[in-house]
Amino acid sequence: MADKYDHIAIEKKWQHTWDEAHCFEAKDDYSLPKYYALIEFPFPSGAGLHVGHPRPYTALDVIARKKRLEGYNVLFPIGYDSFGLPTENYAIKTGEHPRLVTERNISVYRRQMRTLGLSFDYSREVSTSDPSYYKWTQWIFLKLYEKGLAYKAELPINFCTSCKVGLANEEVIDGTCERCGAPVVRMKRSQWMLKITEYADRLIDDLDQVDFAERIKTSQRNWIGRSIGAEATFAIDGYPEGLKIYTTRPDTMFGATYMVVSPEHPLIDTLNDRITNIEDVLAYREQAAHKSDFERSELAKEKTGVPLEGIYAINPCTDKPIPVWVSDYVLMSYGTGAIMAVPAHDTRDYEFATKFNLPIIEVVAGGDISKKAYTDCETGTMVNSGFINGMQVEEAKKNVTEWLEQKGIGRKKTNFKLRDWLFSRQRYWGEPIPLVYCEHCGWTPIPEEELPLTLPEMADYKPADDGSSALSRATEWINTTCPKCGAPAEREIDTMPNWAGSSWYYMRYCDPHNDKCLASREALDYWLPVDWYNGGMEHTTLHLLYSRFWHKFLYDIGIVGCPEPYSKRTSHGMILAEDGRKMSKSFNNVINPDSLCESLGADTVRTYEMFIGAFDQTIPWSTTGVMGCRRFLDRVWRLLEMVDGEGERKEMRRALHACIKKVTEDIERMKFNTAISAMMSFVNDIYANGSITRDELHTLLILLDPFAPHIAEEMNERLGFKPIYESSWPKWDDSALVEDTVELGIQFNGRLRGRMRVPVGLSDDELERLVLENPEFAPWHEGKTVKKFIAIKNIVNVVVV
RNA sequence: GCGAAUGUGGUGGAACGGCAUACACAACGGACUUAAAAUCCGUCGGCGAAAGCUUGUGGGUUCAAAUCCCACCAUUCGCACCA
Repeated sequence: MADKYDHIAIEKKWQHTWDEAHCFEAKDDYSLPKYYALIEFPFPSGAGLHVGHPRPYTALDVIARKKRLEGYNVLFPIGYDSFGLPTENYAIKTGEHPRLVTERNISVYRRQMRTLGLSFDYSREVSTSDPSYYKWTQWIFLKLYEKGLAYKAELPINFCTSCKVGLANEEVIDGTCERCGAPVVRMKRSQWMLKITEYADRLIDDLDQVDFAERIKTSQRNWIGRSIGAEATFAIDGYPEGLKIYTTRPDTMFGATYMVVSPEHPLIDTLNDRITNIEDVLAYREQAAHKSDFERSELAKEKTGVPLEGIYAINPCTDKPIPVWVSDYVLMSYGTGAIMAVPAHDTRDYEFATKFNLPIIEVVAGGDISKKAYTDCETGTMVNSGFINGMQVEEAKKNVTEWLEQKGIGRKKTNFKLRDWLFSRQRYWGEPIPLVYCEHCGWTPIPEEELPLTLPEMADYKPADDGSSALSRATEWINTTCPKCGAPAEREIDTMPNWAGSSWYYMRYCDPHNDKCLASREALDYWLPVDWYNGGMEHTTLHLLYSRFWHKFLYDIGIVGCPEPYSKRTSHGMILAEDGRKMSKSFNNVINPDSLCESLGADTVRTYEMFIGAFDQTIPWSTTGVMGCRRFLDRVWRLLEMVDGEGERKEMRRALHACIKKVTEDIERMKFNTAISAMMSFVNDIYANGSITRDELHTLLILLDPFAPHIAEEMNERLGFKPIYESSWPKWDDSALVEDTVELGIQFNGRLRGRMRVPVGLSDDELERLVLENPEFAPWHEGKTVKKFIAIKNIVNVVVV
């Protein structure tokens, strides 16, 4: 008679046993087949884990545990993305050193993850704020700088009025700060930038080599936003270089009836004495400058603009003068900051032309331009277009582009929406940028031997009022000498963004204690690329893109041997609170895994997180649903009382092997919910049967182990087997799945009319005879002719007329 | 506006183009119990008198559609004047 299922004692016991046995540590034996499973390492916030975190963690834990049992040398590491604003803000409030806050938070996370029984290799933990780690983050930055991929630019940045920090475009949501929600304003500042745009083509093209979920590929492609078109220069009197524009539709150039420059365009300054209404123009520019990008697009419904009176451009196709306007619907930051407007075939140009009474000329036939712009013109015939009249759009594009090239006023051009990566943060709690500024030598890297450049100790972490970081007050730290000429020099006081440390952490896991290089080439060659990387959809255009960029750079300079870091990338759905809203402190609906592990057990939490629904779907939490999973594990536990005999019994063999197959295949397909339901069904079968043999139960327990490892190990031990972590994943026997009879659904004209059990392996003719001779089905075919007889899988369809 | 995803019982969800609703939750009934909990065993989508109809709506392809195609509606997420 088994005792009660005491999850607390059992879970504690096995977590301790696994620790002692070091059974989840990856081996440095590079001759073994390897498997690298990776989850996004957490930012150790003060709030600890909530039940959303364990979903992806458990999912890859399931993968990792199964792969180990299949004989792979598995690397399933964990670490902490431990630099970051919330910690710094907490430090500002309390005066406690961010390092101490971070250490405390990490120990909470570590305890919570151990409580969940996650089989991480804790011996390889990394933490991005650890100097022995960020030494190499700084080293990579120096390499980027050396290769000309890091540069300083004076440019308007998004500045959060509350966090007092510059933000990347990606971190601005609807004109507010992604983190705190405060308004973001534009501010000019000298900033470090990384030339991710140099890698734009490869970041798109190499998506073809990797197994990422299609939605992830699509949003990366859209984010990079490659478009192929042409540049062309329109002549303007008094402006010798001409007005250069970018267009994706060179074929429509005959329909360009006016031009628009963005308010910041330098043409306005150059031609200021020729523009007769220059005051109006400057007033418009002033007005536009006060709008944020957000306001500009918010007010998109109503187009505004001012003509540059006295200025005309010559349309090179028609040789006719066309007016030039200034409007903020044209952005300085994309293309050339100027456009040719083709109102007949562009909605924005059409609106503008209609409002200001500018001519509209149709150049692609097929629409009705008196009502609205005809934009559905990717194909069609050119009209009103001189030498390309009658051509199809594709041909016309090619012809006009070539014509521009011949005349020396244009060329084919690819543009991207992707901007360079704003890499400076005016913050204390980040990696110092290892450069000094010298009056004579300019920006100079510090020697590699001096890495890591550590953060100075401070008493107060508050940023200065001008927006620079607390480091601006660390005068002793700032003042140094130039590594090149020895003259007095100053350190950079900006730090790196959070995305820096997380861009390469998967490499460090391969060789985390190496103090000679970021990781040895052998370790990287063996472990990379990551076989399966799972993370949030919200990181698709930030972290995932940044880390692919850094990886490609490190590939180019010979640090890693593969061009892509991750072979497979999936994304999990969010877990919502029971009320269907996001879990949030402010809604007071956060569910903490600690209390659930206490009351129901980690195995129950894990099983429920995997059973809750399709892994990539957003799903609300259900308290009664969790209870159902506990009930399932209770039922499993009581199987101990039903053990009778050894071996596999014939009558259970089919159900057992079907279960092995289903669980094995479903885990691989990320169908964790149906893997669990298969085990539930099998347990139901056993209850109906009344007993289970010791060996059958052993097999079931191994299948259960990835999901509920503690209870599985405990029961397995009680049955007298060696630990599961030393066992192998079971294989199913296809022959066990074969039945000698099969029940068919019998349809007439596609409608189900009944069922019939027949021996397997009948020919269609024999089957047809059996069906038609069966009196049960006579009413459906009597007096009719059988036109067609189809028997596929478990269905027979008889077509009668 | 553009892009992506989703739409199946009271609920979460199953279903390589092949018997729609597996598995669970909730509900209900029974056994056990002095009683309750727990447990075990059962019942359980809707409409229709019935034949039947029914996977957001309407079309299409097919012997056969939740599944593929087209249009539409709804919800969610992302981007948003990208020329």
